[in-house]
Amino acid sequence: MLRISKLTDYATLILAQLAGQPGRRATAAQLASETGLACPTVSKLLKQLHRQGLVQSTRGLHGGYLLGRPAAEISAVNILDAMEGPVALTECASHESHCCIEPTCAVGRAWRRVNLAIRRSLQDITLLELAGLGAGGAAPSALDRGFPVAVSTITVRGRREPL
Amino acid sequence: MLRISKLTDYATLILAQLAGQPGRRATAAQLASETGLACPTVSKLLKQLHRQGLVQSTRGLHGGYLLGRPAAEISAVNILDAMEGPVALTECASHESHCCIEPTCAVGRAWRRVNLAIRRSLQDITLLELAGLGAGGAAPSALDRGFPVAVSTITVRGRREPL
DNA sequence: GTCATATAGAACTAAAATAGTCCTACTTTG
DNA sequence: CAAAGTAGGACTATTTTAGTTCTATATGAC
Repeated sequence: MLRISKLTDYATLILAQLAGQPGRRATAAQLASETGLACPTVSKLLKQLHRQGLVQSTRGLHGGYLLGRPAAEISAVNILDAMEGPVALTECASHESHCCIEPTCAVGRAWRRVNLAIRRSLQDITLLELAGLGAGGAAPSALDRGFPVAVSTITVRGRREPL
Repeated sequence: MLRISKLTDYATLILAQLAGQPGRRATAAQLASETGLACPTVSKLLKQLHRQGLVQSTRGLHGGYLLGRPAAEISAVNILDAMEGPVALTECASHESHCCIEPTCAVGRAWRRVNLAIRRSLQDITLLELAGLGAGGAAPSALDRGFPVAVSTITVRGRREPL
């Protein structure tokens, strides 16, 4: 129902891979083979992650990529933002006439609140957890407190979520 | 960063409109003109909402649509699910070899948890609130407790979210 | 009974976003 | 200076999404 793009999912995979071997400098090709993704794709993603500051890069011979900061300090929001951009304000801002009928804008305001709630959830999830390396000792993230067990439906375009 | 499709947004608009005039039977054409959306589109959406049980319909002369149940009993998840489907399990279920490398699945599990957290947030938001008709008396929904004020970034494809 | 006014449902078309590839330039080290 | 890397942009193909149209069905008024 709410989707994360395939590329964002791939990016998470790559970051998780890097998180698993901290300090090691990996090339795009290595990460591609380790994750099973196509090399050009991995390369493209790493470039973008670099631009967004999530990974460090070294050029030239023996170059490669490194996590930009400890996995514990990278949250799901960071990844989402890096890959999909803060997107943000669209037409509504300029064409007031088109969307600012009373109920419409109320709806808009409400969605915004929904969004904040979601961001909040995502801020609590670190790459460490995403990578399945969660520090057992730390307090379980807010997410672990008993939810109503609804069927999961985030779908990463095409590939994931067995159920 | 997380997107809701335009049609889902439209659907919310339509439902909000219906919520604003409870008991009145509105035709697709009326709702179209009230919301400013194209008539065929509104019609299509209403059909789907009907199939999903969110609106009641009456055919024939003087027919039209009515909210399926009180606005207070329709949540954002209901709307999302109705419009975008529970989507759910994709390739990963069948092609285990492709996505069940260790870290991959860990990532999958984590996303699933994220998703549950999001659903939980959405369950608390009723159509009443989305329509801006929120009962002032009731306890403010979980969403109203002071969030870190991050920039909002749910984008309803193209049209909305001024900021 | 039949005509006007509605919804129901499916098929089709068009547009836009996503995903994926490729090519050229720049950097570093042996 | 050659080999092994990353940087970045342009381009193509695919998939989703959005939107329209057409046919069938139901209801009530005359």
